Amino acid sequence: MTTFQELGLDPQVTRSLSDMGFEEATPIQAEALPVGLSGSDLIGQAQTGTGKTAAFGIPLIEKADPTLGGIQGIVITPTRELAVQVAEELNKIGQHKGIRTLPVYGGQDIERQIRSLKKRPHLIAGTPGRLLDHLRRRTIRTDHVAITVLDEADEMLNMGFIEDIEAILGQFPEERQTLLFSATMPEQIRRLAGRFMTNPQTIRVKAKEMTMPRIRQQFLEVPQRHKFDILCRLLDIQSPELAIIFGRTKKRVDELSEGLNKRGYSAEGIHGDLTQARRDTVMRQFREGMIDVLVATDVAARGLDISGVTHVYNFDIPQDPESYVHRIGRTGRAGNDGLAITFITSREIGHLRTIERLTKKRMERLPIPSMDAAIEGQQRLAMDKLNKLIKEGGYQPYKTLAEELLEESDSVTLLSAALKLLTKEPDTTPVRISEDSPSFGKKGGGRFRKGGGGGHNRHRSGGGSGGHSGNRRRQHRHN
DNA sequence: AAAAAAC
Repeated sequence: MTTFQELGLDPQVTRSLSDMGFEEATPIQAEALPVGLSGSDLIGQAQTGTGKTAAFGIPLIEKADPTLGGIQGIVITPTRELAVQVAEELNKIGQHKGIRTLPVYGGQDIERQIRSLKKRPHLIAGTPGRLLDHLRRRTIRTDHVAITVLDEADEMLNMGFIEDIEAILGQFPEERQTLLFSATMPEQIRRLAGRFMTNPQTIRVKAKEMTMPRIRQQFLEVPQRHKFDILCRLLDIQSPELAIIFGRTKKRVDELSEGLNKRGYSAEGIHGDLTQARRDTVMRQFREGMIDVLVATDVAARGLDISGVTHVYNFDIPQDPESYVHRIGRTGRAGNDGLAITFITSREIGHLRTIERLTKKRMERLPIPSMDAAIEGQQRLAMDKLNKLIKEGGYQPYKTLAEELLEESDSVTLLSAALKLLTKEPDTTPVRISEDSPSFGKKGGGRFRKGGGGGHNRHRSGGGSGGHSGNRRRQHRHN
């Protein structure tokens, strides 16, 4: 067991950590911190939710000099939300030492970002495209960059950022420290490490520690057209404090969040087609508990750390087993329990088994919840509300009225009526969720098509928008 | 086939 005290950190850093409630290092931190602090390059193989951000954040803050002007460290993340989150955590760790981190990402007014950059932050957390943009404009200078961090490197590879990453890393001084974090280590990541890192030390959180014993995993077999009603029943029965529902497409996420609102749940959707301002607002509202249910595409699957997420619902089973692991990892964090429930249609059972083989965990089959159970759940919730109010007080002004009521009716009658008022009746407002076209159980489903020739078509099949982004990428290579 | 990411 390593405490932060023992690491001999700057007392101001230790003080910030203790403000954040961090006293003891997590396994990955205990292994990564001595390496990171020594100045060596580091490859960390670890899932999210293991305290990874502090594992690279502490060396970043520790080594930064608050009196120096230039950017001293840069963290590259695959999604904008992750960049925001990393910057927030770095700002907390650097609070007392006076190290400021600026998040830099696309979709945000670049002029405003440039103005923020002029205020001389010490560290940057950003997404690849916008970082490159700033580097080209020379609004981020690299002369003083001493540490670079690649967060979720394998995900950046999957998203086709590898060339951007190489372009970014190529602009930094050679004399610098590089920390790379990745859940998996595909060949291309190894190559990247070989090219840009010097004698990196590899640390790995053991497989046993990588599984998530605190997350209970269940599944539910339900026809596509009934998914939404069943989801509502589950929400009524389980009344999650904070839940994330993952949908397969942006369209489904829109329809789901709209449908949930129609039925009286406080839900908001998030995906990559919303404006960045909207995305930022939704994330903030969810973090502050103003929204109970976040409906999301895989944009929210990775890395996001929202404390108190009690339930994850996979309204659609994720295509990629890895994505499954990331999605359910949004719950059961920081020593809390979590429940992850995956909806499958009958033909997706094979896909579910594939995921089980990979995670080496069986999922419990959940029976289809009945309408009665949903009603009972809501009644229990009403009772809980009442009991909570009794504990909290504040009902004193109603006592005269209560006595008045008791002259007319007996207490059981009155309480029953009050409970009925507090109970949310099952809402059957019709909601239609569009068909979810592709399927997994089917043979020849396209993932591993056999035989030559046909495979090449896949590059063209994306149609207009896919080809467009390909063009942009090609253009950029010529620059 | 979908999602993510620069204007």
